[in-house]
Amino acid sequence: MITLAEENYLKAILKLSKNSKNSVSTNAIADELETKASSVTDMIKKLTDKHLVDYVPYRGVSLSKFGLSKAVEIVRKHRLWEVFLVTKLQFKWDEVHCVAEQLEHIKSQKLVDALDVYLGYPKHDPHGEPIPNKDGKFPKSFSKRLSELEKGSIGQVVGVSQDNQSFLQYLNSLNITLGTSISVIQKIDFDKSLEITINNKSAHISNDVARNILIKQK
Amino acid sequence: MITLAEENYLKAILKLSKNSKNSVSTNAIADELETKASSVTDMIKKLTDKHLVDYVPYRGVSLSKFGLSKAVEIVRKHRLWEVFLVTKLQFKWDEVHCVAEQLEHIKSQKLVDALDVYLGYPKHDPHGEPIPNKDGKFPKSFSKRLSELEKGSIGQVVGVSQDNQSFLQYLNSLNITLGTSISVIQKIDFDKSLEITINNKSAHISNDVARNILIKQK
DNA sequence: TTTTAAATTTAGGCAAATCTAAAAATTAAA
DNA sequence: TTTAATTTTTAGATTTGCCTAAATTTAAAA
Repeated sequence: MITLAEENYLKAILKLSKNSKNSVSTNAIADELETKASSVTDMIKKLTDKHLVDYVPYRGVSLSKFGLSKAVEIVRKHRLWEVFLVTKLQFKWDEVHCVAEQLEHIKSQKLVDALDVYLGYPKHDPHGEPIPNKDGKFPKSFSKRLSELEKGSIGQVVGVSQDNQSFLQYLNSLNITLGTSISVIQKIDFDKSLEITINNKSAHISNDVARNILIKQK
Repeated sequence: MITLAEENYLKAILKLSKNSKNSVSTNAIADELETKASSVTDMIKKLTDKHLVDYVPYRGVSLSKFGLSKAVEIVRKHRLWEVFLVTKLQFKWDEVHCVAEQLEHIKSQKLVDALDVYLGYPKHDPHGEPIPNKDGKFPKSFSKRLSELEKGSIGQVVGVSQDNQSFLQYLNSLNITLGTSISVIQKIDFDKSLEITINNKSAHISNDVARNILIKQK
Protein backbone atom coordinates (compact mmCIF):
# COMPACT_ATOMS: atom_id res chain seq x y z
CA MET A 1 0.00 0.00 0.00
CA ILE A 2 1.25 3.42 -0.97
CA THR A 3 0.52 6.05 1.66
CA LEU A 4 -0.79 9.53 1.01
CA ALA A 5 2.58 11.10 1.79
CA GLU A 6 4.31 8.68 -0.54
CA GLU A 7 1.87 9.49 -3.33
CA ASN A 8 2.64 13.17 -2.95
CA TYR A 9 6.34 12.48 -3.25
CA LEU A 10 5.81 10.42 -6.41
CA LYS A 11 3.79 13.22 -7.93
CA ALA A 12 6.44 15.79 -7.05
CA ILE A 13 9.22 13.68 -8.53
CA LEU A 14 7.21 13.17 -11.72
CA LYS A 15 6.55 16.88 -12.05
CA LEU A 16 10.19 17.81 -11.45
CA SER A 17 11.56 15.18 -13.79
CA LYS A 18 9.40 16.57 -16.60
CA ASN A 19 11.18 19.88 -16.28
CA SER A 20 14.70 18.64 -15.79
CA LYS A 21 14.57 15.25 -17.50
CA ASN A 22 17.34 13.58 -15.45
CA SER A 23 17.25 12.60 -11.83
CA VAL A 24 15.78 14.97 -9.31
CA SER A 25 17.62 16.56 -6.40
CA THR A 26 16.64 16.30 -2.76
CA ASN A 27 16.40 20.07 -2.44
CA ALA A 28 14.15 20.41 -5.46
CA ILE A 29 11.71 17.94 -3.93
CA ALA A 30 11.90 19.73 -0.59
CA ASP A 31 11.03 23.02 -2.31
CA GLU A 32 8.20 21.49 -4.29
CA LEU A 33 6.62 19.90 -1.23
CA GLU A 34 7.49 22.75 1.12
CA THR A 35 9.33 20.46 3.47
CA LYS A 36 12.94 19.98 4.59
CA ALA A 37 15.71 18.18 2.71
CA SER A 38 16.25 15.79 5.59
CA SER A 39 12.59 14.74 5.47
CA VAL A 40 12.99 14.11 1.77
CA THR A 41 15.99 11.87 2.32
CA ASP A 42 13.98 9.89 4.87
CA MET A 43 11.07 9.42 2.52
CA ILE A 44 13.25 8.56 -0.46
CA LYS A 45 14.62 5.64 1.50
CA LYS A 46 11.11 4.37 2.10
CA LEU A 47 10.25 4.78 -1.57
CA THR A 48 13.44 2.92 -2.48
CA ASP A 49 12.50 0.04 -0.18
CA LYS A 50 9.17 -0.15 -2.00
CA HIS A 51 10.89 -0.11 -5.41
CA LEU A 52 9.11 3.07 -6.40
CA VAL A 53 12.27 5.05 -7.13
CA ASP A 54 15.92 4.53 -8.06
CA TYR A 55 18.19 6.36 -5.74
CA VAL A 56 21.94 7.01 -5.52
CA PRO A 57 22.87 8.93 -2.35
CA TYR A 58 24.05 12.47 -3.07
CA ARG A 59 23.22 11.93 -6.76
CA GLY A 60 19.45 12.32 -6.81
CA VAL A 61 16.43 10.16 -7.39
CA SER A 62 14.27 9.08 -10.32
CA LEU A 63 11.02 7.17 -10.63
CA SER A 64 11.24 3.44 -11.31
CA LYS A 65 8.99 2.00 -13.98
CA PHE A 66 6.60 0.98 -11.20
CA GLY A 67 6.82 4.38 -9.50
CA LEU A 68 6.19 6.15 -12.78
CA SER A 69 3.04 4.16 -13.43
CA LYS A 70 1.78 4.98 -9.95
CA ALA A 71 2.57 8.67 -10.37
CA VAL A 72 0.80 8.79 -13.72
CA GLU A 73 -2.25 7.13 -12.16
CA ILE A 74 -2.41 9.91 -9.62
CA VAL A 75 -2.13 12.57 -12.32
CA ARG A 76 -4.89 10.79 -14.21
CA LYS A 77 -7.16 10.83 -11.20
CA HIS A 78 -6.36 14.45 -10.41
CA ARG A 79 -7.23 15.63 -13.89
CA LEU A 80 -10.35 13.50 -14.26
CA TRP A 81 -11.67 14.90 -11.01
CA GLU A 82 -10.92 18.41 -12.25
CA VAL A 83 -13.00 17.75 -15.34
CA PHE A 84 -15.79 16.45 -13.12
CA LEU A 85 -15.71 19.52 -10.92
CA VAL A 86 -15.85 21.93 -13.85
CA THR A 87 -18.21 20.15 -16.22
CA LYS A 88 -20.63 18.66 -13.70
CA LEU A 89 -20.40 20.78 -10.59
CA GLN A 90 -19.81 24.17 -12.25
CA PHE A 91 -16.53 24.92 -10.53
CA LYS A 92 -14.32 27.58 -12.12
CA TRP A 93 -10.93 26.52 -13.49
CA ASP A 94 -9.12 28.32 -10.70
CA GLU A 95 -11.14 26.60 -7.97
CA VAL A 96 -10.56 22.96 -8.74
CA HIS A 97 -6.95 22.36 -7.88
CA CYS A 98 -7.09 22.01 -4.12
CA VAL A 99 -10.16 19.79 -4.10
CA ALA A 100 -8.68 17.57 -6.83
CA GLU A 101 -5.55 17.40 -4.70
CA GLN A 102 -7.65 15.52 -2.15
CA LEU A 103 -9.75 13.49 -4.57
CA GLU A 104 -6.70 12.15 -6.42
CA HIS A 105 -5.87 9.97 -3.42
CA ILE A 106 -9.15 8.04 -3.38
CA LYS A 107 -8.30 4.41 -3.99
CA SER A 108 -10.71 2.56 -6.26
CA GLN A 109 -9.87 1.43 -9.76
CA LYS A 110 -13.56 0.95 -10.46
CA LEU A 111 -14.24 4.54 -9.48
CA VAL A 112 -11.60 6.02 -11.80
CA ASP A 113 -12.74 3.89 -14.70
CA ALA A 114 -16.41 4.73 -14.14
CA LEU A 115 -15.60 8.41 -13.83
CA ASP A 116 -13.65 8.30 -17.09
CA VAL A 117 -16.63 6.69 -18.86
CA TYR A 118 -19.07 9.13 -17.25
CA LEU A 119 -17.04 12.15 -18.37
CA GLY A 120 -16.73 10.76 -21.90
CA TYR A 121 -13.02 9.89 -21.84
CA PRO A 122 -11.78 13.49 -21.74
CA LYS A 123 -8.32 14.07 -23.20
CA HIS A 124 -7.58 17.32 -21.38
CA ASP A 125 -8.36 18.80 -18.01
CA PRO A 126 -9.89 22.28 -17.53
CA HIS A 127 -6.41 23.80 -17.80
CA GLY A 128 -5.73 22.03 -21.08
CA GLU A 129 -3.33 19.58 -19.51
CA PRO A 130 -3.36 16.10 -21.04
CA ILE A 131 -5.10 13.25 -19.20
CA PRO A 132 -3.30 9.91 -19.46
CA ASN A 133 -5.53 6.99 -20.42
CA LYS A 134 -6.02 3.75 -18.48
CA ASP A 135 -2.68 2.45 -19.76
CA GLY A 136 -0.83 5.56 -18.69
CA LYS A 137 -0.44 6.92 -22.22
CA PHE A 138 -0.71 10.69 -22.68
CA PRO A 139 -2.58 12.06 -25.71
CA LYS A 140 -0.28 13.74 -28.24
CA SER A 141 -0.23 17.49 -28.08
CA PHE A 142 0.71 19.95 -30.80
CA SER A 143 0.85 23.01 -28.63
CA LYS A 144 3.75 25.41 -28.10
CA ARG A 145 4.47 27.67 -25.21
CA LEU A 146 3.39 31.27 -25.79
CA SER A 147 6.96 32.28 -24.99
CA GLU A 148 8.19 30.33 -28.03
CA LEU A 149 6.00 32.17 -30.55
CA GLU A 150 7.62 34.55 -33.04
CA LYS A 151 6.80 38.24 -33.09
CA GLY A 152 3.70 38.78 -35.22
CA SER A 153 2.25 35.31 -34.88
CA ILE A 154 -1.22 34.52 -33.64
CA GLY A 155 -2.49 31.53 -31.70
CA GLN A 156 -5.22 30.16 -29.49
CA VAL A 157 -4.83 29.22 -25.85
CA VAL A 158 -5.24 25.46 -25.48
CA GLY A 159 -3.88 25.09 -21.98
CA VAL A 160 -1.67 26.17 -19.14
CA SER A 161 1.13 24.27 -17.47
CA GLN A 162 0.51 25.56 -13.96
CA ASP A 163 -2.66 25.15 -12.02
CA ASN A 164 -2.02 27.24 -8.97
CA GLN A 165 -4.80 29.59 -8.09
CA SER A 166 -2.91 32.88 -8.19
CA PHE A 167 -1.64 32.18 -11.72
CA LEU A 168 -5.09 31.28 -12.97
CA GLN A 169 -6.67 34.28 -11.33
CA TYR A 170 -4.08 36.50 -12.99
CA LEU A 171 -5.04 35.00 -16.36
CA ASN A 172 -8.69 35.63 -15.56
CA SER A 173 -7.86 39.27 -14.91
CA LEU A 174 -6.22 39.47 -18.34
CA ASN A 175 -9.29 37.83 -19.89
CA ILE A 176 -7.21 34.85 -20.90
CA THR A 177 -8.94 31.51 -20.76
CA LEU A 178 -9.08 28.36 -22.90
CA GLY A 179 -9.78 29.34 -26.50
CA THR A 180 -8.65 32.95 -26.19
CA SER A 181 -6.83 34.33 -29.27
CA ILE A 182 -3.51 35.97 -28.58
CA SER A 183 -1.15 37.75 -30.96
CA VAL A 184 2.44 38.56 -30.18
CA ILE A 185 3.16 42.22 -30.87
CA GLN A 186 6.63 42.57 -29.46
CA LYS A 187 9.22 40.40 -27.73
CA ILE A 188 11.42 42.29 -25.28
CA ASP A 189 14.91 40.90 -25.52
CA PHE A 190 16.09 42.18 -22.18
CA ASP A 191 13.76 40.20 -19.90
CA LYS A 192 12.06 37.93 -22.48
CA SER A 193 8.73 39.54 -21.66
CA LEU A 194 5.98 39.87 -24.30
CA GLU A 195 3.67 42.57 -25.63
CA ILE A 196 0.52 40.79 -26.69
CA THR A 197 -3.06 41.59 -27.68
CA ILE A 198 -6.07 39.77 -26.31
CA ASN A 199 -9.36 40.66 -28.00
CA ASN A 200 -7.76 43.83 -29.36
CA LYS A 201 -6.63 44.90 -25.92
CA SER A 202 -2.90 44.94 -25.43
CA ALA A 203 -1.06 43.64 -22.41
CA HIS A 204 2.47 43.10 -21.25
CA ILE A 205 3.28 39.74 -19.64
CA SER A 206 6.45 38.32 -18.18
CA ASN A 207 8.30 35.40 -19.69
CA ASP A 208 7.38 33.39 -16.61
CA VAL A 209 3.72 33.81 -17.46
CA ALA A 210 4.16 33.31 -21.21
CA ARG A 211 6.08 30.08 -20.63
CA ASN A 212 3.10 28.60 -18.82
CA ILE A 213 0.51 29.37 -21.48
CA LEU A 214 0.09 26.68 -24.12
CA ILE A 215 -0.83 27.84 -27.61
CA LYS A 216 -1.99 26.20 -30.80
CA GLN A 217 -0.62 28.33 -33.59
CA LYS A 218 -2.86 29.48 -36.41
CA MET B 1 -8.62 20.75 11.99
CA ILE B 2 -10.24 17.40 12.60
CA THR B 3 -8.05 14.51 11.48
CA LEU B 4 -9.22 11.51 9.53
CA ALA B 5 -8.91 9.26 12.56
CA GLU B 6 -10.89 11.71 14.65
CA GLU B 7 -13.64 11.84 12.03
CA ASN B 8 -13.92 8.08 12.14
CA TYR B 9 -14.30 8.17 15.91
CA LEU B 10 -17.03 10.81 15.68
CA LYS B 11 -18.89 8.72 13.15
CA ALA B 12 -18.61 5.60 15.32
CA ILE B 13 -19.86 7.43 18.39
CA LEU B 14 -22.81 8.84 16.45
CA LYS B 15 -23.71 5.40 15.12
CA LEU B 16 -23.47 3.77 18.54
CA SER B 17 -25.41 6.49 20.32
CA LYS B 18 -28.30 6.02 17.87
CA ASN B 19 -28.63 2.42 19.03
CA SER B 20 -28.14 2.93 22.71
CA LYS B 21 -29.24 6.57 23.19
CA ASN B 22 -27.08 7.32 26.25
CA SER B 23 -23.34 7.64 26.40
CA VAL B 24 -21.18 5.14 24.58
CA SER B 25 -18.68 2.77 26.20
CA THR B 26 -15.02 2.57 25.35
CA ASN B 27 -15.31 -1.10 24.43
CA ALA B 28 -18.24 -0.50 22.10
CA ILE B 29 -16.19 2.05 20.17
CA ALA B 30 -13.22 -0.29 20.09
CA ASP B 31 -15.41 -3.03 18.62
CA GLU B 32 -16.97 -0.72 16.07
CA LEU B 33 -13.60 0.54 14.86
CA GLU B 34 -11.80 -2.77 15.27
CA THR B 35 -9.22 -1.28 17.55
CA LYS B 36 -8.21 -1.65 21.20
CA ALA B 37 -9.91 -0.06 24.19
CA SER B 38 -6.69 1.66 25.21
CA SER B 39 -6.45 3.35 21.82
CA VAL B 40 -10.01 4.54 22.24
CA THR B 41 -9.26 6.07 25.63
CA ASP B 42 -6.30 7.93 24.10
CA MET B 43 -8.37 9.28 21.26
CA ILE B 44 -11.28 10.25 23.47
CA LYS B 45 -8.94 12.48 25.41
CA LYS B 46 -7.93 14.23 22.21
CA LEU B 47 -11.57 14.63 21.19
CA THR B 48 -12.33 16.02 24.64
CA ASP B 49 -9.52 18.57 24.29
CA LYS B 50 -11.09 19.68 21.01
CA HIS B 51 -14.55 19.93 22.62
CA LEU B 52 -15.95 17.34 20.25
CA VAL B 53 -17.20 14.99 22.98
CA ASP B 54 -18.22 15.01 26.63
CA TYR B 55 -16.33 12.43 28.59
CA VAL B 56 -16.45 11.11 32.14
CA PRO B 57 -13.71 8.55 32.79
CA TYR B 58 -15.08 5.04 33.30
CA ARG B 59 -18.57 6.37 32.48
CA GLY B 60 -18.47 6.64 28.71
CA VAL B 61 -18.55 9.35 26.13
CA SER B 62 -21.12 11.30 24.14
CA LEU B 63 -20.93 13.79 21.28
CA SER B 64 -20.97 17.47 22.17
CA LYS B 65 -23.24 19.75 20.15
CA PHE B 66 -20.20 20.66 18.05
CA GLY B 67 -19.10 17.03 17.68
CA LEU B 68 -22.61 15.99 16.68
CA SER B 69 -22.73 18.58 13.92
CA LYS B 70 -19.37 17.39 12.60
CA ALA B 71 -20.45 13.75 12.72
CA VAL B 72 -23.69 14.55 10.89
CA GLU B 73 -21.71 16.41 8.21
CA ILE B 74 -19.67 13.28 7.61
CA VAL B 75 -22.79 11.15 7.35
CA ARG B 76 -24.22 13.69 4.91
CA LYS B 77 -21.12 13.49 2.73
CA HIS B 78 -21.01 9.71 2.90
CA ARG B 79 -24.60 9.35 1.76
CA LEU B 80 -24.43 12.02 -0.93
CA TRP B 81 -21.39 10.30 -2.42
CA GLU B 82 -23.26 6.98 -2.32
CA VAL B 83 -26.08 8.54 -4.32
CA PHE B 84 -23.53 9.88 -6.80
CA LEU B 85 -21.88 6.50 -7.22
CA VAL B 86 -25.17 4.70 -7.84
CA THR B 87 -27.09 7.25 -9.89
CA LYS B 88 -24.24 8.66 -11.96
CA LEU B 89 -21.53 6.01 -12.05
CA GLN B 90 -23.78 2.93 -12.09
CA PHE B 91 -22.38 1.33 -8.97
CA LYS B 92 -24.52 -1.34 -7.30
CA TRP B 93 -25.86 -0.65 -3.81
CA ASP B 94 -23.51 -3.20 -2.29
CA GLU B 95 -20.42 -1.67 -3.91
CA VAL B 96 -20.61 1.90 -2.71
CA HIS B 97 -19.84 1.70 0.96
CA CYS B 98 -16.08 1.39 0.96
CA VAL B 99 -15.53 4.08 -1.66
CA ALA B 100 -17.91 6.45 0.13
CA GLU B 101 -15.95 5.68 3.28
CA GLN B 102 -13.01 7.44 1.61
CA LEU B 103 -14.93 10.20 -0.14
CA GLU B 104 -16.68 11.29 3.06
CA HIS B 105 -13.40 12.73 4.32
CA ILE B 106 -12.86 15.16 1.44
CA LYS B 107 -12.88 18.64 2.90
CA SER B 108 -14.67 21.25 0.82
CA GLN B 109 -17.96 22.82 1.75
CA LYS B 110 -18.38 24.03 -1.80
CA LEU B 111 -17.98 20.49 -3.08
CA VAL B 112 -20.66 19.02 -0.79
CA ASP B 113 -23.09 21.79 -1.61
CA ALA B 114 -22.50 21.51 -5.35
CA LEU B 115 -22.85 17.75 -5.19
CA ASP B 116 -26.15 18.11 -3.34
CA VAL B 117 -27.46 20.49 -6.02
CA TYR B 118 -26.16 18.26 -8.81
CA LEU B 119 -27.89 15.20 -7.37
CA GLY B 120 -31.14 17.11 -6.89
CA TYR B 121 -31.13 17.32 -3.08
CA PRO B 122 -31.71 13.60 -2.50
CA LYS B 123 -33.43 12.69 0.77
CA HIS B 124 -32.22 9.10 0.95
CA ASP B 125 -29.11 7.20 -0.01
CA PRO B 126 -29.15 4.00 -2.12
CA HIS B 127 -29.88 1.97 1.02
CA GLY B 128 -32.82 4.15 1.92
CA GLU B 129 -30.98 5.83 4.77
CA PRO B 130 -31.89 9.49 5.32
CA ILE B 131 -29.52 12.22 4.17
CA PRO B 132 -29.29 15.19 6.53
CA ASN B 133 -29.61 18.58 4.84
CA LYS B 134 -27.14 21.45 4.96
CA ASP B 135 -28.35 22.38 8.44
CA GLY B 136 -27.93 18.85 9.75
CA LYS B 137 -31.67 18.09 9.79
CA PHE B 138 -32.72 14.57 8.85
CA PRO B 139 -35.85 14.10 6.72
CA LYS B 140 -38.76 12.52 8.61
CA SER B 141 -39.25 8.85 7.99
CA PHE B 142 -42.41 6.80 8.37
CA SER B 143 -40.79 3.43 8.03
CA LYS B 144 -40.89 0.51 10.45
CA ARG B 145 -38.45 -2.32 10.84
CA LEU B 146 -39.58 -5.51 9.11
CA SER B 147 -39.16 -7.25 12.46
CA GLU B 148 -41.88 -5.01 13.92
CA LEU B 149 -44.56 -5.97 11.38
CA GLU B 150 -47.51 -8.09 12.49
CA LYS B 151 -48.14 -11.52 11.03
CA GLY B 152 -50.14 -11.12 7.82
CA SER B 153 -49.13 -7.57 7.04
CA ILE B 154 -47.60 -6.44 3.80
CA GLY B 155 -45.08 -3.68 3.13
CA GLN B 156 -42.54 -2.29 0.75
CA VAL B 157 -38.82 -2.11 1.40
CA VAL B 158 -37.79 1.55 1.68
CA GLY B 159 -34.37 1.04 3.19
CA VAL B 160 -31.88 -0.90 5.24
CA SER B 161 -30.07 0.16 8.37
CA GLN B 162 -26.79 -1.62 7.62
CA ASP B 163 -24.65 -1.03 4.61
CA ASN B 164 -22.04 -3.72 4.96
CA GLN B 165 -21.44 -5.68 1.81
CA SER B 166 -22.23 -9.17 3.08
CA PHE B 167 -25.63 -8.07 4.36
CA LEU B 168 -26.51 -6.36 1.09
CA GLN B 169 -25.34 -9.29 -0.96
CA TYR B 170 -27.49 -11.60 1.17
CA LEU B 171 -30.47 -9.37 0.41
CA ASN B 172 -29.59 -9.51 -3.28
CA SER B 173 -29.62 -13.29 -3.10
CA LEU B 174 -33.12 -13.13 -1.59
CA ASN B 175 -34.18 -10.73 -4.37
CA ILE B 176 -34.78 -8.03 -1.81
CA THR B 177 -33.98 -4.53 -2.93
CA LEU B 178 -35.51 -1.07 -2.55
CA GLY B 179 -39.19 -1.25 -3.49
CA THR B 180 -39.57 -5.00 -3.03
CA SER B 181 -42.94 -6.10 -1.57
CA ILE B 182 -42.71 -8.38 1.42
CA SER B 183 -45.49 -10.08 3.35
CA VAL B 184 -45.08 -11.59 6.75
CA ILE B 185 -46.43 -15.15 6.81
CA GLN B 186 -45.29 -16.31 10.19
CA LYS B 187 -43.40 -14.99 13.16
CA ILE B 188 -41.42 -17.62 15.05
CA ASP B 189 -41.64 -16.84 18.73
CA PHE B 190 -38.62 -18.87 19.77
CA ASP B 191 -35.91 -16.95 17.88
CA LYS B 192 -37.96 -14.02 16.53
CA SER B 193 -37.25 -15.17 12.98
CA LEU B 194 -39.75 -14.56 10.17
CA GLU B 195 -41.39 -16.52 7.37
CA ILE B 196 -41.95 -14.08 4.55
CA THR B 197 -42.84 -14.06 0.89
CA ILE B 198 -41.01 -12.01 -1.72
CA ASN B 199 -42.66 -11.99 -5.14
CA ASN B 200 -44.62 -15.09 -4.17
CA LYS B 201 -41.49 -16.98 -3.17
CA SER B 202 -41.22 -17.76 0.49
CA ALA B 203 -38.12 -17.34 2.60
CA HIS B 204 -37.10 -17.62 6.22
CA ILE B 205 -34.99 -14.81 7.66
CA SER B 206 -33.50 -14.24 11.08
CA ASN B 207 -34.58 -11.45 13.37
CA ASP B 208 -31.15 -9.92 12.92
CA VAL B 209 -31.86 -9.53 9.22
CA ALA B 210 -35.47 -8.44 9.65
CA ARG B 211 -34.46 -5.76 12.13
CA ASN B 212 -32.26 -4.13 9.49
CA ILE B 213 -34.86 -3.96 6.75
CA LEU B 214 -36.97 -0.80 6.74
CA ILE B 215 -40.54 -1.14 5.55
CA LYS B 216 -43.30 1.21 4.59
CA GLN B 217 -46.51 -0.56 5.49
CA LYS B 218 -49.36 -0.75 3.02
C1' DT C 1 45.22 21.81 -5.31
C1' DT C 2 43.56 23.45 -1.25
C1' DT C 3 39.84 26.01 0.75
C1' DT C 4 35.19 27.42 0.92
C1' DA C 5 30.43 27.03 -0.06
C1' DA C 6 26.46 24.36 -1.05
C1' DA C 7 23.91 20.19 -1.04
C1' DT C 8 22.89 16.00 1.19
C1' DT C 9 22.74 12.74 4.72
C1' DT C 10 22.86 11.18 9.60
C1' DA C 11 21.57 11.52 14.43
C1' DG C 12 18.39 12.42 17.72
C1' DG C 13 13.65 14.13 18.78
C1' DC C 14 8.66 15.00 18.44
C1' DA C 15 3.53 14.29 17.59
C1' DA C 16 -0.18 11.28 15.98
C1' DA C 17 -2.21 7.00 16.27
C1' DT C 18 -1.69 2.68 17.36
C1' DC C 19 -0.27 -1.52 20.31
C1' DT C 20 0.62 -4.83 24.72
C1' DA C 21 0.81 -5.47 29.47
C1' DA C 22 -0.18 -3.96 33.94
C1' DA C 23 -2.86 -1.20 37.20
C1' DA C 24 -7.14 0.81 38.72
C1' DA C 25 -12.11 1.26 38.87
C1' DT C 26 -16.59 -0.60 38.29
C1' DT C 27 -20.00 -4.21 38.18
C1' DA C 28 -21.66 -8.79 39.10
C1' DA C 29 -21.62 -12.90 41.80
C1' DA C 30 -21.08 -15.59 45.76
C1' DT D 1 -20.24 -7.45 51.70
C1' DT D 2 -16.43 -9.40 50.14
C1' DT D 3 -14.57 -11.57 46.10
C1' DA D 4 -14.24 -12.33 41.31
C1' DA D 5 -14.86 -10.84 36.69
C1' DT D 6 -15.15 -7.24 33.56
C1' DT D 7 -14.24 -2.76 31.90
C1' DT D 8 -11.41 1.06 31.56
C1' DT D 9 -7.31 3.58 32.10
C1' DT D 10 -2.26 4.19 32.51
C1' DA D 11 2.51 3.18 31.27
C1' DG D 12 5.69 2.26 28.03
C1' DA D 13 6.75 0.98 22.95
C1' DT D 14 6.31 1.24 17.98
C1' DT D 15 5.63 3.29 13.27
C1' DT D 16 5.07 7.13 10.12
C1' DG D 17 6.35 11.47 8.72
C1' DC D 18 8.25 15.31 10.00
C1' DC D 19 11.76 18.53 12.42
C1' DT D 20 16.64 20.79 13.93
C1' DA D 21 21.38 20.54 14.29
C1' DA D 22 25.55 18.41 13.16
C1' DA D 23 28.39 15.71 10.10
C1' DT D 24 29.56 14.34 5.57
C1' DT D 25 30.00 14.61 0.64
C1' DT D 26 30.20 17.10 -3.58
C1' DA D 27 30.95 21.25 -6.30
C1' DA D 28 32.96 25.79 -6.89
C1' DA D 29 36.45 29.23 -6.08
C1' DA D 30 40.82 30.89 -4.98
